[in-house]
Amino acid sequence: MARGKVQLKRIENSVHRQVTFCKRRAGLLKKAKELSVLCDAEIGLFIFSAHGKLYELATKGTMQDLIERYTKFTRAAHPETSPEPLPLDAKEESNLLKQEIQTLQKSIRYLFGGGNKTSTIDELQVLEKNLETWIYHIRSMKTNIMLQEIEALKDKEGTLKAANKYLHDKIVENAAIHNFAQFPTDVPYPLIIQDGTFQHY
Amino acid sequence: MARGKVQLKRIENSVHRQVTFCKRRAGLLKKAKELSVLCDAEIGLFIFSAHGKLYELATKGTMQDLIERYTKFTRAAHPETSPEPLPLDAKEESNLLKQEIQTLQKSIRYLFGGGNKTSTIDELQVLEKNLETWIYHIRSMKTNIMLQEIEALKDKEGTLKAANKYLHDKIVENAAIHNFAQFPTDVPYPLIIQDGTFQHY
DNA sequence: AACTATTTATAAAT
DNA sequence: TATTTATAAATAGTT
Repeated sequence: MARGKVQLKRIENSVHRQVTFCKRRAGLLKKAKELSVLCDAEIGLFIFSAHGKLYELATKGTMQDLIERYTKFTRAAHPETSPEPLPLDAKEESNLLKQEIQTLQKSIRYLFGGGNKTSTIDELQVLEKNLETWIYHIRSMKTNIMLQEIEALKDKEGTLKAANKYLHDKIVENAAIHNFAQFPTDVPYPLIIQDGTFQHY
Repeated sequence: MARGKVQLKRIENSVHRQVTFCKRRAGLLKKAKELSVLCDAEIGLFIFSAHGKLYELATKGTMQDLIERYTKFTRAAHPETSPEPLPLDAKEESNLLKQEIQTLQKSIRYLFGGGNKTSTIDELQVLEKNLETWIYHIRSMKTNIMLQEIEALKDKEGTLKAANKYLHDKIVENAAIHNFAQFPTDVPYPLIIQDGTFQHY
């Protein structure tokens, strides 16, 4: 930010890059801390340098605590993608599962009883997100079914039109042969229904 | 950084706080991305707002990948905590928990409409409506909790103001008796805090 | 949400 | 690597 605009691409000169890394890393950590203090936010930040060195900031508790909160949050937000058989170590896995159970139990309690006083805003946030996800899935399911139904109806329409034409032609033919009064050519109704197997979903 | 130096403490005015949060959050995320591009670093950053909303940035792969890398890194840095002797039945426990989760998920699915493989559009309609109702309840519950919190804070404010006035009066009284210089009458700070029992939900 | 007066961050120089 | 300096960028207060 000084004596030259910054180009948003990797700094090729390795000395410059290293210096900039130090300065900006310090700046970023400072900004993160400021944000957390000023606005009452909790922030987890970790930086791996190009050479694999780790710099980190956790504004509340330990980084592991924050990571847990993060994991809980995101995992709870995707109930349908949760079948994860990732090889976490057993302890970790056990904790995650316990958290999930608690969330699910809370959900059930909500659905049954309309509320219990020990819920935290976080948990409600998670639950709300879950519901939004589920509602989204249900809506797309509904849309799919409707699309299928529309296709089926179009098929049926085609069949009926063909049958109609066939019958109409046949009648005109007969009229000509038997010299009947002319058959009206503008009947707007299907005259037969070929089958009854179509089921309304 | 503008029209006024920043005090490094929580912004009390909630509107200011919210606005500042938005601006600085954006700034922080931008800076993080810049650092990662300019200096070839990998950065994981997540921010929980005071209301539990999550904002995140992972400059390479997913946040989970970065978290894994972080976890590995810190584990490696503390070799004494990593060969933690797990309870031997951890595996077993894990399986039990998984079963429990499946059961709970089934319950939820049942509550949500009895499994949706065979759902008709009508059933989905009902389900969707239910979800909307639930989400509505959850949102108002969230609001209630926040309102309660606000009430509690107002109470506390009242207590503090009363204490403040009492102390102030006492001091003025003393000044009169002992003929001290007049005590300034416009001290804007609470002088005592009665308790610390308020709990954040 | 847009503006602008300032502060803050920082690129380049030393 | 630290300090200085000129300038770019961020942003607090305002509209």
